Amino acid sequence: MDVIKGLKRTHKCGELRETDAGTEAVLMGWVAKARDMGGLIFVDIRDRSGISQVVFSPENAALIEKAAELKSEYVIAVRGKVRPRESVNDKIPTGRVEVLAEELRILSKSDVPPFVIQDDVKAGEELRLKYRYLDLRRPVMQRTLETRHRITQIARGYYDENGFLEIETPVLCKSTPEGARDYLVPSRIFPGRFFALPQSPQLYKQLLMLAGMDRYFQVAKCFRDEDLRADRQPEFTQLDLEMSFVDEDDVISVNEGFLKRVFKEILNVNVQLPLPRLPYAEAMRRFGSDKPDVRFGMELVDMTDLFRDCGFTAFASVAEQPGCSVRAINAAGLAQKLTRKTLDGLVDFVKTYRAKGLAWLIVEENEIRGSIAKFFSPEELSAIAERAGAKAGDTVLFVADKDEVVFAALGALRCELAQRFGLIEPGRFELLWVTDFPLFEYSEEEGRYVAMHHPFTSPKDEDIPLLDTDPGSVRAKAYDIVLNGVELGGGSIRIFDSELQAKMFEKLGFTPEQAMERFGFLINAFRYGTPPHGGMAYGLDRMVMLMTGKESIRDVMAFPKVKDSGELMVESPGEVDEKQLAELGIGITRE
RNA sequence: GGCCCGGUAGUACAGUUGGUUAGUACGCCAGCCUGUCACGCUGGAGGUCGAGGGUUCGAACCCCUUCCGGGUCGCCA
Repeated sequence: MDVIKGLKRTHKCGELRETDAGTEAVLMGWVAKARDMGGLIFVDIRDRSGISQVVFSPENAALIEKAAELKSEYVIAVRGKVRPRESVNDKIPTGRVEVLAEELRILSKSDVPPFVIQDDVKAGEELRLKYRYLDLRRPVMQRTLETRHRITQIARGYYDENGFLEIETPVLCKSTPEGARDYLVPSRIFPGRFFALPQSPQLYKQLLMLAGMDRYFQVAKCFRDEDLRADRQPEFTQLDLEMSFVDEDDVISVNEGFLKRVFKEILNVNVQLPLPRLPYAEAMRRFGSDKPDVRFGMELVDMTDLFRDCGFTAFASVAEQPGCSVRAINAAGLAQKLTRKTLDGLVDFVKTYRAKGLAWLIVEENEIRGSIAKFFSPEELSAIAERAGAKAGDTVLFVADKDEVVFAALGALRCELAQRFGLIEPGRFELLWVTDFPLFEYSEEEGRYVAMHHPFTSPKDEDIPLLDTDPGSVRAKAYDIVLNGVELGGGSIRIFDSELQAKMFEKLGFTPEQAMERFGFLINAFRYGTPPHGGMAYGLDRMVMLMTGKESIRDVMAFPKVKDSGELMVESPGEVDEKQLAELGIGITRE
């Protein structure tokens, strides 16, 4: 193996251009490809910046003999003269020049890699994750992480310009009872007691506002011990911020400025401000979702009144019950594509959202037919089609159930149809705020109201009187930013009045003692002069995923975890010695 | 925790109403080749068909169990 001593890299592999012709260059990188023509040898050398072609000519016998040894992923240094190519390759930016090698050093050899390192990799994700350091050599992965870096740098710059201080908050925190499961961390000093990893820096950032920091920003690692999804990891990153002396509009406005900048700089997309705002109730009513994808139509239509006292008892009985409804979406122009087999598949699809079934009516020129047509007169069918806005060639899809089931099923169904039948224009970005979230949601499991956002979220000023009379209808000063049907982030104005906070804990079913035990430090802090404050946090991983067009959050994280929350490369989590456990005062019960 | 999908050379896949020697491509190895850039040509090696059990004269294929990965519902204040 050769040494690097005496050689200095002059260019990155992706940098050489025609204007460099005639100069001497020293490149260092990985062998992406070696093409031995029998006399000439071409070697593509790769680093993060790109690829250059190096040519070895047979005039130098010792050199070409050495070049013939090169294999994929060897790390080499090449010194030579830049010259124009005899035949250019316009597929790569460096394709008009090559380096005629005068010196070759093999800095590191490589075993045959388990998969070929190229963008259209054939390897499955499991293998890629096991050899993540090789996977990350692929240009597309390097570009993605570069974009991720640029987004965080834009955020840092933007919030800095707007008076935010980047302040770190602890990773070893205290377990909070509400919300997701915590990752717990034992401590040798305190046997039987545990730190918790933060689900978010929520309480600390509020305390920073109390501390007079005025505006705070952080690229914060967060942890939730819950099951994974394509867009959810147990360990993820938030762009987290908090502001003092503000109300909802102030937080929204400063963040719209950030979104405008990041979309312009990363994607050259011009975001029109102000962004649309959709109250939660309207989002649910029209899209069946609190994170609506507004890139396509098929909005939900309420048909409950049309089905009261109708001949179809399954719908009629639902239409009678409070909190239940019959709603539909009009799959405009899809009647041809929605074959009986496809519709049967969609029935199974809505059942995953606990809907009991899916009914349909197919509108034709002279007839309306379908699974429930026989229960209605032609006049009734016309009225239904008219309400749905359906014309010939459309299929109307119905779900009748509790509102939450109807919304979930139809909300998911419209997205499914849009995706399956290509109704979404590629490259389109639709940002909007969803506002006026309910302050509470009723938990069947716990038999009480729980905070929809978190227990420090402020109710709307005008809804405060409802706290005692009708807590379910109290709206919160909470807002989510939604991009293409994905929750990109969210936040709220916080309660800064200790009496209101006490009332909030009471409504959530905490005794004053319990509240004090869990959040005493915050309650106490509030006694010493609290500025009105609020903020929000973005899921950085999701933001990068959407802006780079990736399907999975794993593709924008350097070292993601897999379904069961382990990591394939280092094989974490791992077992620990009995001695370590003993020090922590922990015993493991094994089945 | 539930449901669905997948696991076959290094890699990606094909394979079967259960039947002789499990194929293809890329990669790898060897030889030839002085302008390639998805180089080309010739030849070659490489498989516990995820694991265990069962049914059968016979299992990659059918059944059961289990492991691994993915999607999703629950869950994710």
